[in-house]
Amino acid sequence: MPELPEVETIVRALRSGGRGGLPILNRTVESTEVLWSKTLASPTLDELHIQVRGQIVKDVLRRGKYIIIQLDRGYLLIHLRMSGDLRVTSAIKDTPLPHDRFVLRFADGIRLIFNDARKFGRVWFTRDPEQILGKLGVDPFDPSLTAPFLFSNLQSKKKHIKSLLLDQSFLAGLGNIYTDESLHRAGIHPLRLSNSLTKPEAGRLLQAIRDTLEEGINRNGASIDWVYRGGDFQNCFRVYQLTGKPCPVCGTIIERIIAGQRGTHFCPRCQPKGV
DNA sequence: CCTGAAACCTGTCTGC
DNA sequence: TGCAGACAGGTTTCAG
Repeated sequence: MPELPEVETIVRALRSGGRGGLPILNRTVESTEVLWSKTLASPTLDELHIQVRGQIVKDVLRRGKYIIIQLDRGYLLIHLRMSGDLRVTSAIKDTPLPHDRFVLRFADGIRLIFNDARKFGRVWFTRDPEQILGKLGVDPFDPSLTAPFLFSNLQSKKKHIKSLLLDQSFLAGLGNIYTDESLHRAGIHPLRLSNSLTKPEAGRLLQAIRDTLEEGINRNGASIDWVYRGGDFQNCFRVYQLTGKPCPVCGTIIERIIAGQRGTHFCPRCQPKGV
């Protein structure tokens, strides 16, 4: 499901409410429950219990697609992967759902519940988050990511641009939807080699990525299928899952190819293959 | 260093 | 109706 805008939407809801949920800031952890053992990546269940009990939620942050729940002494990290979602339930209205995998129960009875149909999502508790987050590349909104910096990074690699943008160690936060949408907005073919992009193209790409993500965040993410609800960015797609439909810019029929094992949508006219 | 395939999983949709 | 196959917002690991 979730790429940067969906994760950002969830993080904001955990900080200050939204999506029909309650904020979790300043609540005290009482206990944890693991309903699918693989969901807890580390430490062990016993160790987790000992470590987090009594700790207070100090902040909720995002890095790439990771949700960071900052406690007094340590961090809970959550990655939603393909089908994960988080909800906060009050003590009264607390109906368990199919696919609930992990529960953080607070002293006041409120629960943070991790639901994940496909079981790919993971939760970590660690004192040193960099151990897990350190491999991530720069965040798209990081001011240190300038057009010249992106250009030189693109030059240093020789990969299909679509695959490179999906590589979280290169840039942290883009997934399949926002990559396709950003490349269309920038007018760049998904199979162009990264080191073939010109300086102006790198500048356009950076702007397109930021504009696309910002629009996604403003619309609370994209709701597709049964997995994620609440956003409406799906109504603004230009190419994603629009195979056979006309490009909103030029009317050419949108094509679908496979790039880096992922379904990839583009306009052959707005995004020519030739340099 | 790069690509492609497979693995981890379940749910939904399409076509026969 | 039933069933097989394709496909899905992600990441890691391994072979070539």
